[in-house]
Amino acid sequence: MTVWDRPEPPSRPAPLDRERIVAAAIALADEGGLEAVSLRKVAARLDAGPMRLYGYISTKQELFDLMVDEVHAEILPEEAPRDWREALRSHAHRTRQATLRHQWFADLLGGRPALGPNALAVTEATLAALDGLADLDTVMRAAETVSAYVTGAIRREIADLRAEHATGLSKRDWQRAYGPHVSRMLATGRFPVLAKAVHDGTHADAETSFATGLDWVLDAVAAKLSRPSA
Amino acid sequence: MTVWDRPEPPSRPAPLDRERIVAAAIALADEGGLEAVSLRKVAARLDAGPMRLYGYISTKQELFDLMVDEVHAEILPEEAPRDWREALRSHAHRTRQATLRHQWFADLLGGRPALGPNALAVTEATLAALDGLADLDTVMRAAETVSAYVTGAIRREIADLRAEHATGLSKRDWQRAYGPHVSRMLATGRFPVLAKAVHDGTHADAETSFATGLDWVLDAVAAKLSRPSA
DNA sequence: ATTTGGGTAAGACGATGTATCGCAACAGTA
DNA sequence: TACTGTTGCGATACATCGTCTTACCCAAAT
Repeated sequence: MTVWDRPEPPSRPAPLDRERIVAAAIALADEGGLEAVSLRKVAARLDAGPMRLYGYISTKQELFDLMVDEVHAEILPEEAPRDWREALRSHAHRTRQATLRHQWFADLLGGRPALGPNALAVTEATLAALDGLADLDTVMRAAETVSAYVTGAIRREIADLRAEHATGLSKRDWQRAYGPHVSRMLATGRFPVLAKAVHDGTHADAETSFATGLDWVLDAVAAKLSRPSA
Repeated sequence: MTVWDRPEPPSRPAPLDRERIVAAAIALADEGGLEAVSLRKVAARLDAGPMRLYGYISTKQELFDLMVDEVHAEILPEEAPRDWREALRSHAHRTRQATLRHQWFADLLGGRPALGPNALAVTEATLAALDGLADLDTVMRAAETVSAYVTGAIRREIADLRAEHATGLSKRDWQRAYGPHVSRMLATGRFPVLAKAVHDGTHADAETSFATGLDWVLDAVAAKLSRPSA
């Protein structure tokens, strides 16, 4: 094999930065879930050795933090909302949409304080929408209450979605497909109300359920905002 | 070392059942968090080889499911509540208390559908408290909305609590202790409302915040229950 | 031309979840 | 009592992981 056959060695290893690392990690997570993200695989996708990443992050957890903040960039509103309610509602829906695109995000959601620049910007936008409408404590409570609902609702939706998907893409026959287990438990008669609910319930689509619950919570917030001292 | 010094070998390996396995796993998790739970360590605590566990569970995830259901046993109400509101409220507080005792529970909360017997019993109790107060759809929405709030609020509380604890048991000087990072970000002036909130906010204790947000959500539910068709 | 230093790759280490394999002790039968 | 079949357990093995340590290579500085 002559020199001519051999390619020149790359003058420099491909340049690297956090942006590219995070992008690679997110791509892996989108394809195979959080557990598909290993430092080795992220590095491999960038034609680098695993240890190279430690120049940019010092722990895998930090990589997750960066991924979370990157998703917050997608959540960030692009235009000023008409009013506080519209601001909170659209923030909630953007969070949900982003999570549906990056389902692994649900595993991290609420797991640790989000202090990255994009996450702070999202919080800022929310607080700004509420600023001046009530005393500070009420505003904070409002933001946190809505945020808690959003976190919990999205987590459940993703959990259910995965459960459905795990039974082999069964469309809507949750009760029967989700294992004989639930059916058997319900048949014991120990959970009469639950059984009735599963049997008679109209299984509204996830988006509607989310939006309805959100509206309820927003109603509650509205009630408190109108009388600030309550 | 004579024969007399050596104990007789156990005639039979110590008996095992899921209850003991789950108890050992929970003990490990209580001490060192979820990541301290490995099948090897659980087995070691029961004087067994790791593979022995596979007779009782077929995957680590199943062990987590059992642990989750065991916590639901602690959440299960012991006495009939006075009214639906008291039922939901005390359920929420019991969930919070159980999570404070088993902080790893926050990591699993809402992560996958809880279908164990105790979890189903908890759901049944909740639905029973609401049964008949509105049409089924409204009742379901009420239960799910409150549950979502509880999940999200508890997750955030635990996340904050860990962050505090990680800075070296700092009492209340979150802003300064939680790294110069936040202070620096706030000092940029890009987050004026947030900065004001952090600076001026009265940091109410976690239980009060939880209870207040919960009351708001319960108010919203009450409003919908009174006019079932809304 | 020589040295120095930062950053990278290679290898190693201990730990993990789980599959496979072989044995040892019991139950039942002759 | 001797034998055999079965069941369940332990030991071992394997691939993978996050991270540490070590040694090198290449470029800039002297």
